[in-house]
Amino acid sequence: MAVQRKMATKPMEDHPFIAKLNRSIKLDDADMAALDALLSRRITAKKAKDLIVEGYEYPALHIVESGFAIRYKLLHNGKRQIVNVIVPGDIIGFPACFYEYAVFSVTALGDMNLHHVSLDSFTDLCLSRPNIATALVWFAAREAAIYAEHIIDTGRREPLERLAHFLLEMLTRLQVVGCASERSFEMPLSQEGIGDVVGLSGPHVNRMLGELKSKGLIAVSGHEITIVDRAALQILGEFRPAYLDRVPVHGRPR
Amino acid sequence: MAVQRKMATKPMEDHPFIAKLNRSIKLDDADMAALDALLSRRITAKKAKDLIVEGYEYPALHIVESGFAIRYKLLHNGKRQIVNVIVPGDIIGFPACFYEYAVFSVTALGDMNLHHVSLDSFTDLCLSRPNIATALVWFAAREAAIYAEHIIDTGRREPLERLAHFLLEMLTRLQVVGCASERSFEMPLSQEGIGDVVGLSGPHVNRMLGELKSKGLIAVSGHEITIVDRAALQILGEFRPAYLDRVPVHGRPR
DNA sequence: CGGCGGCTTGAGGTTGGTCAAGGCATGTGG
DNA sequence: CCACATGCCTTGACCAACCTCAAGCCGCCG
Repeated sequence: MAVQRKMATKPMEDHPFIAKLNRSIKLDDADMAALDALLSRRITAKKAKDLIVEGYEYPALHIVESGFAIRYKLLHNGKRQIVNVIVPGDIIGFPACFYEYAVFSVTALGDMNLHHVSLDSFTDLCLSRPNIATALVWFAAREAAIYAEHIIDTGRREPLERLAHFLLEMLTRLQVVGCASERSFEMPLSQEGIGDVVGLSGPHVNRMLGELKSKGLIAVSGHEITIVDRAALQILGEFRPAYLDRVPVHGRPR
Repeated sequence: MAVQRKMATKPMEDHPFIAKLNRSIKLDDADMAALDALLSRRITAKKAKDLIVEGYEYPALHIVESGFAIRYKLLHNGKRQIVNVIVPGDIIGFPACFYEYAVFSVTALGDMNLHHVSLDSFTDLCLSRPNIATALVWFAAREAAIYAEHIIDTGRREPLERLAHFLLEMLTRLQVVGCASERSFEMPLSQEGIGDVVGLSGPHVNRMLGELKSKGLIAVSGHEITIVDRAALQILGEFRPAYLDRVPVHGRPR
């Protein structure tokens, strides 16, 4: 049995965060070494664990290797709004760590594998590897685009359209990180959770899902959701995958 | 009369974009020189000019020196959702320029002064001035936080709370760039426009504004909005200015 | 002076939230 | 191995909130 380097059971390129970077810029050996150092502290979180709770200070980031989480806020009227579903390759604690206290909470939807990254070492990475910093600017811009689509969902789309858009967004994002097949994926949220994403009540999500099923657009078995008629769903939800799967190619890599 | 350098009528530090950077990192002479070069191409846009229209390609950015604009999307049902109000110091064309075609439209609300920045020169800046690139990652994260609050607004807050939150956000953002006094500011949007931000109809915005007035929380004269009872408004809208005025101070500058 | 955009107000109708009850699956402890 | 509890899905009835449509008004600008 050969002695294995830490984390060497799988090649680093398989890590969803590295894979994401790899898709938008060319990583050289120095980049890889810096990333290897960055990802040295691995931790795990069990289902329903609160990773970030609003109001506290978090001077560190967590990069997701596997598992899902939600970023959300609880309002004084008892309602909850989920701002984002966090998937492998995403960074948790961004922007919480910049502020004196977190403005959103994050909790794990299932068991997770994470990397602990101190803000200092993250900043060091940005300063010493400008191409990675530039890629991170790109990622942040894409994150903003996802958020913007979410604003449109909750603000102006009809309930049925919202669901259609949300389901397609989940499918596409999960496919990018290899957590979904061609037409189906495992929904990590309950129907009430979906409601907290798209701004509807649990029962209404149920009715709308039923309508999508009866129209033959999707099929549901347990938490497995299958997109039966993707074209029709895309039209219904006005979904353009461009903002998700397009890798920024202009400008650089040079 | 001394010979003046281009743009030297006002010191560069007064430029809202530079001022924003200056507040979060220490800019040295090389930084300033790079920024001076970046901001060399000035252009203007008249009221109602479309700066970006959805579906077209935009391989350039525009940095706002003065004036306001909205980033929005038109849906097939005829509704419009405004995703963001763009103020001086903001960057337009982000993330439009990364993709093959823009996913949102941007139009000027009034006359504007802008700087044209090609994507290449922007990328060059990021690669050659890593501290600026790092600050831009921070800005992008703060932008994401603003968007996230907007999701909460449209998704789960009551109409009255939405308005309260939106008005306070506008006041705070405008104060940061010196476009608002202690308690009041000029609203650049019509009531229907406000509705397109917060996801309400024009008439309902009118009714809710009336309610805020009758409760003695705000006062309106023309487009001038005055926050009469800031504390009560903050409670009503659950507004925490932290995500806007806090400058990231952790990590670096070192 | 005339037109237009935006504010204001009202009436009516639909949508979607709330509340409540029942069913089903899963997991747990005796 | 069964009894029970729990969480989630499902469905229905009711009701309020908010949208739509519409009309009148004001102020501004040409």
